Order: sequence, then structure tokens, then C-alpha cells
Amino acid sequence: MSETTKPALEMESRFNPQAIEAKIYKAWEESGAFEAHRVEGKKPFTIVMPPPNITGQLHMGHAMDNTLQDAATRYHRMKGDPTLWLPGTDHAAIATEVKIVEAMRKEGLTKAMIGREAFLERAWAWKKEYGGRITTQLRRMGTSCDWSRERFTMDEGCSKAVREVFCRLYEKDLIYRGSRLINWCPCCGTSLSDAEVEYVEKEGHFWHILYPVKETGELLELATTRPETMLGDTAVAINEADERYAHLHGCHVILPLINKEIPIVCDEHADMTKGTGVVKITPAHDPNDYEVGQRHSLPIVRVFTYDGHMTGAAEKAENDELFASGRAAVGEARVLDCGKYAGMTTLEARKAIVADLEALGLLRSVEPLTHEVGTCYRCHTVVEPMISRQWFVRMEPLARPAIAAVREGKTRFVPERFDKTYLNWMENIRDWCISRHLWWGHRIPAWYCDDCGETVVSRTDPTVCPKCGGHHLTQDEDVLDTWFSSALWPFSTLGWPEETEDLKYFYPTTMLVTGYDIIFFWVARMIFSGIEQMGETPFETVLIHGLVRDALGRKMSKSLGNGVDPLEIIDQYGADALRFSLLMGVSPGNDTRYAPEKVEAARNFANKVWNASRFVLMNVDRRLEVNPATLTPADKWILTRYQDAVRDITAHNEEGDFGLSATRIYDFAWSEFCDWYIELAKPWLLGEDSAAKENVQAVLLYVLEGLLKLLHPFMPFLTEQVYKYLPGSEGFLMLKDWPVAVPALDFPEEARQMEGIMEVIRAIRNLRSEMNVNAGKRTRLMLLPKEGWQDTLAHAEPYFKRLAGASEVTLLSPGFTVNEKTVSAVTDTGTLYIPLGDLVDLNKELARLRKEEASLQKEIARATGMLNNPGFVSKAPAALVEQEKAKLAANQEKLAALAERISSLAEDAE
RNA sequence: GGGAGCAUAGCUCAGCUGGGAGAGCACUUGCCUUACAAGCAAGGGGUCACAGGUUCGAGCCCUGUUGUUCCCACCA
Repeated sequence: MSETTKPALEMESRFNPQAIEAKIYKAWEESGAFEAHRVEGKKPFTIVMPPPNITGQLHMGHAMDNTLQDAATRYHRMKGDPTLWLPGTDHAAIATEVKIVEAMRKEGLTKAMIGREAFLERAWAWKKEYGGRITTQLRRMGTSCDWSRERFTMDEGCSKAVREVFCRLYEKDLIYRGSRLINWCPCCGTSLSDAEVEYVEKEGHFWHILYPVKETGELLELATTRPETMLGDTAVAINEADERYAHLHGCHVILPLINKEIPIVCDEHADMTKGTGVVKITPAHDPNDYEVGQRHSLPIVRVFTYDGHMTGAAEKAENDELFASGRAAVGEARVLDCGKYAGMTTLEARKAIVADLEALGLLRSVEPLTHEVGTCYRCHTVVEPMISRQWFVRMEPLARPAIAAVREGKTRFVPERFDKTYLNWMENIRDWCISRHLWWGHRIPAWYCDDCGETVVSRTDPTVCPKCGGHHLTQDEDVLDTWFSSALWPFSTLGWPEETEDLKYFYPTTMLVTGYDIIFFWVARMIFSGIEQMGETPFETVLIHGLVRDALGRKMSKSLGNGVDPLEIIDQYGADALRFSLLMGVSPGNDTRYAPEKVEAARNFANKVWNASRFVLMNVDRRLEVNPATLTPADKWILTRYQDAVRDITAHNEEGDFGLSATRIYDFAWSEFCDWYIELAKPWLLGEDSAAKENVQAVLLYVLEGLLKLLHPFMPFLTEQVYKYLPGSEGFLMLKDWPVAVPALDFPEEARQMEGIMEVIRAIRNLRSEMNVNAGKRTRLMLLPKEGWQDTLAHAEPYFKRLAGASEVTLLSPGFTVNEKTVSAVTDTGTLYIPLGDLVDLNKELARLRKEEASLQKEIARATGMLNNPGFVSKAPAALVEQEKAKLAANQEKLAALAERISSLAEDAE
């Protein structure tokens, strides 16, 4: 801009974010300002972004998460740390596959119809089309991540890391394949890990069923919530100590409907105090029963298909063939031909079985019951516990050091309470089922030899069986849990398993920012993976935030339709307002509610800063240095307050407590800088004294620039735009140095004097307001300064005139009696009188002063009580005692002045 | 069954290692005072859920109670 242009004239009177955000973001990105640079010898600040799903669209959770990360990133970048914020996206195996299958169904296609290859082609096309959507949306938030290092969980490097980790864990026997009881989602058609099951309360029934005992002929009553599993029962359990059933030890029951003989076993699982104390055992379809089955070497009989139907002849034949060929794994389930129930859905079977039992007189009773039912976290279908052959990660050896790392503080949760959540989970962890019966994802690098049955796990695709030399190798059909690849994110994205410069420099990362809802899914798994593969925990600090809920405190969800689209808010209020509203008044780890009023308040704040800047720029057109020698009390006050703000905000930022930082900058900018300092500066700006004017100009510019820097991590667009207009500015604000408190500009004593003047101004305004003096009407002001305040008040005349409607200011000498009709107030600096002639009702004025007197007396009583308390005087910090003494003295002085004034008024009134 | 959070102004929430209760919105009154009406000034409004305890001093620490939300857990 040319020397002669007045930038402020280009500024509209309202901040218009829409006009600038896209331009500024583009300029930042194109300039390379987001890119990280390694500086040897300097400790970097590193964050890896929680990768959003490629199917995803920006929601308020992302907005919150990325606002915090961006605030941290921008703060550290300005502080001069080599800063890397590494972005990327997640392939989201189940979520994406479900969407693609859905889209295919609309075309009348299924996975089976098009086959794996064509399906994957579609998936990659999908990724190409939508994978960039979320990153475009993130850009609108102002996220300053290093896009040149953007990664994808299924890109070449990440895939290589996944395969390497799989092989290493397999070689260390930390990954194994086996038949275990897993959670099966019949809708997604895949296994799920324990973490992927969400328990919801559902209405159900308790069916009390009678099983005839073979040996005695009596009917044994037991209860179940899932009668359809009874065809898979391979035992009935009782407790050994249960005397009611002591005579049944070693007996058998005849399983109704299929008339199969199964044993009665004694097991601790049977709880004598619950129900009848008898429990049916279905090892293939219940986790507890599976354990019981293991203990008693019971057969495992599967009666459900993997798509939620009852098994029949076809499934049985297939299963028999598996056993006959010797390819069945140890612990593999046998399959039952459910006969008349075969092919029914499990729900249909339930009805049919209950009806048949009733017909046989074996249904004793039915009672309603609400119980927790496991559902799929993606599609919310009820999951079936199923026996199935899957791949697992052996967790115990991995969990141990991961527990120690948090215990020893190598990784620190903020707030601290979340280490309990983490530790509790880690300490009770079970093996992690990592195979998913899907096509979209990292295919399990295991091959099976069709000739000899050997399993080959390999970093490169094998062609020959190492055991028998056969050439008939078939790769495992399944892919890995999407979280298996995200668990490697902190190092796979930096180039691991290659020893890249980035990896050496930026790992371990500094901070992870994420919601408490994915501590198990992701954070925990990154910690043990980082320790296992890199030998070091992946981050120093995990900054946990809460959820953004709707105005009623409900979780935002698609099904409720109560979600708020961050992009719409940005369109309406601007990204800065959205960001700020997500920070201010939010404390770490706590949920927050979205309310439009909060965004509005933030938008208003942005506008306030914009206009304050506009005012400064209208009055300052060149760069001026602050000269400590020429400062006025007001200048010293704002500079002192500014140093305080710098210290406080820096400290809060260091703690990751951006909620406190945001509130602090809001208060400083609005209440102190705008409401007070700019108004205090006006007399000099409008005055004739050019030296005095320059002095004030320098301070305005200095504080404004610092303010913009302090605010930049929270409101990057606004501050960057304003910075462009600042005289002498060059480059981007985002790359400027973070402000440091300068002791030379700290003036605590002068600041205190200024506070005294401000108290007088407030008192005058108060009086005028109470007396209904028209704001435009000027009134005379008389001041009787207290000892030590004569000088200060004498020099404050311009302030009283400008800010308190004073027409002229008279300083009174001690002993002077005011004999006009006035209203008055007593402050720490002295007594003030405003002559208001007939407006003054002496009795009302007396009443007002007496009220004031009463509250002062109360305050004096409080302080006196405290100081008379020997415990306080001897045990409280000396400084505090002194402070109380000083306050008491000041108040006593005030009270004396007030009493004097009251008595003189009282005389007049009579 | 275990664990955690929350309970502060009418509403939404802050309140750091204990030292005279805060903000935004809403409300009342007066103002378009040449940066801003998305604004300015003044004001009203709180037994900090309840009961004990520790302390010279408790919104803050301890114990218990109530209400509420969430997480975990294999209860048929």
C-alpha cells in the first residue's frame, strides 16, 4: 500500500469475514507458511492430526478438535518452535465399505456380483472423489497444518508400515489366528473388536424354560433372554455347592425340540442366588458359556449363520467337509442343521422356538426385562457373539509397558483424570480381534498353503510354500481393523519403517489432541504400538477435550437430526467466531453445548477488535516507538495491564488451557483496551500537543500489535487481515514472534494511580446516572483529594472532562466547605462533589450516603474481625495481613470523610 | 457391580496451587458521545446442591447424602 493511503479508510465499519478468509488462507498455504522445517538442536513441537474418515464431513467435533490443535500449533510456531502439524485421512474400513455397498445396492449390485477387484476400484474412486472433501472443509476452519506432508492410512508408506508391524508382531507371537468367541455384526458381515461394541438398554424378555432330566425325569427350570440359542446348548450348569441340585451331579438333560442329550456340569459360573441357579450353556454364542465350555471341554455347536440366520443342511455339510479335510482349526465349532428352523432369521427362530416350547408345555413363564444389548458402533445392529476363526493381537505383553508409560508420566493426560480411564481399560484388556470380513482395508498378509495347510505371513507376497514347496497359496480373504493402521499413525506418517529425517526429528510427537470418546479406540493403541515399534511412547501430552452437544445437552447425531454444520456457521459468522466460541468458557475435558448466542458473542468480539483496530489506524499512520520517558499514567496503566495479559495468556497456552486464554484475551481487549485505554487516549489524540499525540499513538500501536498476536492462535483470519493494515507491517502475522513481557514497560505504581482516577470516573458516572443527568449535559466537578493524590488528580482533568462529562474541575484544599447543593461520593483517592442545584434532593442524597456508610461499616467490621483474630494474624501470609491492614486504614479514612459529609448535609437538611 | 464427571446469577458456563463470588446471553435505566447500536454508560440479580469435617480462613481440600450425565463390566 502506498505511503499516502489511509488504510483505515479501506476498512468497513463491520468486520466481514467472508470477504477475506479464503484469500488469506490461500496466501498462507501458497507461501509455504504451514510447512514444517527441521532445525537441528531445537526441540520441535509436533502434533499428528486425528485423521478424519474419508467418508466424513466436517462436524462440530472436528471443529472443536482442530480449533484446539490449530491454536496450539499457531502458538508454538509464533514462539519459534520448529512446528509440525501433520494432517491426513483414514480409510475407515467399515464405514467406507458400508457406504459403497449402499451405493451399489441402488444400482442393483452386490459385492459378490462384482468381485473383489472391481469393488476395490470403486472404493478407490470413492476415495478420490470424497477423500478431499473433508480436507477442503478443514481449510475453511483456518487449520495451519502442513499439507505437504498429508498422509492417508492406505497410502503406500502407511500400508508398508502396517504390513511390517503385522509381520513383526506375528514373528514375536504377538499376533495369532484362532477360533474364539468374537462379536459379529450380521449387518456389516464382519467381526468387531470389543471396543467397537456399544451397549444399549433394550426391552426384552426372560423366558423360563423346562429341560427334562434324563435320569430322574424331573423338569429343570432355567431362564434365558435368547431362547433361539438353545439349539446350540451343549450343557446345563449348576453350582457344585447348590444343595437343591446335588442329586443331579453327573446327570443329563434332554435338550427339548431336538431331543439331544447333554450333560449337567458343575461350574462356578452358575450363581445360586440368581434365578433358579441353573444356566444353559451355549459355547458358540455366549462369552460366558464359551469359558464354561473351555473348562469342561464341551463341544461347541454353532447354530447361526454369519448373516443372522439359523444354520441348515448346507452349512452343516460345508462344516463337515472342513473337519473331514483336516483344515478345521483347533476349537473350531461344529455346525448344527437346525431342521425346521434352518434359514429362519434369529428373530423368527426365537418366536418359533418359544411357540414350540409352549406347545410342549415346556415354557414355564415369560417376564419382561430391560437389559444391555451389544450393538455395532457403525450400524447399530445387535451384534451376535459368535465362535469364529479370526486374527488377534495378544494384548498382555503390549499392555504392560503401555500401562507403565502412563504411570511413570512418560505420557501425560490433560486433564489428569483420564489416566484412570486409560489405565482401567488397559489393565483389563483382552486380546484384540483385528480381522474384519471386509474388502476395503489392509489385507491380512497371510497365505495358506492349499497343499499342506501351512500359514505363511510375509513382508512380500510369497509364491512358494516354504514348508512343502507347493505353489498353491491362497491369501487370507480378510482385512485389518481400521484402527490397526491408525494405531501406527504417529510414526507411519513420518516415514517408518524407513529411518527418515522427519521420523528421527519429530518422533515422539509433543501433543495429541482428541476427544475422550476415542481414548480406547485410538489413543491407547497408539501408545502400545509406539512403545513396541519405536521403543518410545508416541506423545508427551494427550490433551483431551469433551464433546460438542446440542443446546439441550444431547449428543449431536444424524438420527436425531440435531447436528449443527460448522460450515453453515462459518458462512454466517466467520471461522474466527466459530473457533472462538468453541474455546471461550470451555474447560479441558468437559463437554460443551453449542448455542448460537455463543457464536454471536464471538462474532461481536471479532467486530470489536476490528473496530478498535480501525480506530487506531485512523489515528496512527506510521511506525512509532514507545518512549518510556514520555508516557502518561494511562499509557503506563495499559502497558502494565498488557504485560500481565501476555504473562497470563502465555502460561495458559503452555498448560493447553486455551479456554482460559481466550477468556483472558477477550477481557483484556474489550474491557481494558477498548473500553478504557482508547477512551483515555482520545484527549491526546484530539489535542494540539503533537509530541503528546505521538506518544499515545506509539502506545496504541504497540498494544494493538501485541493484542493481535495474542489473539492470533484463536482468531487467525481477523488478526492476519488487520496486521496487513498496520503501518510498517510486513509478511504474515502468523510467522511473527510471540509477545514477551518487558519489565521495562511494567509500571505497577503508576498503574495503581491510574486505577484511582478510573475509580473517580466510575463514581462520577454512577452519580450522574443515578441522578438522571442527561449524558450530554456537562457538570462541574469538585475534588477533595486525599493525602498523596493531589498531583495525580490535578493531572487527570482531561480524563474527567472526556470520560465523565465534567465541564470544569476544581481541586479543593483540606478544610474547604462546599456550600452548594451537590451530590458526592467518597473514593480511595478522595471525595468528589457534583453541584446539581435543584436536581439535588437533600434527603435522598442523605439516604444514599447513609447506605454507602452502612456498607462501608460492614466492610470495616469484616476486616477488623479478621485482624483481631490472632490465628489470622499469626498464620496467614504476612503480605495478606498487610494488605488487609492497608485496606482497613483506607476504608476508615473513607468512612471518616463520609461521616463528615453526612453531618454537614444533615445540618443543611434541617 | 466398578469408575469418572457435573450440581455456582433466569439460561449457558468460567473460577489456576484455599485468602473479599465472575463472564456471555437475558433483564432494568439512560445514551446514535465522529472505532464499533454486532455499540457505550449505569444498575438489579447468587445460603456456590445438602450435611458434617479440616483450617485463622472453604465455591475450592476430606467424608457422607441427594440429584444428574457418562464410561467400563460376562450376569443367565
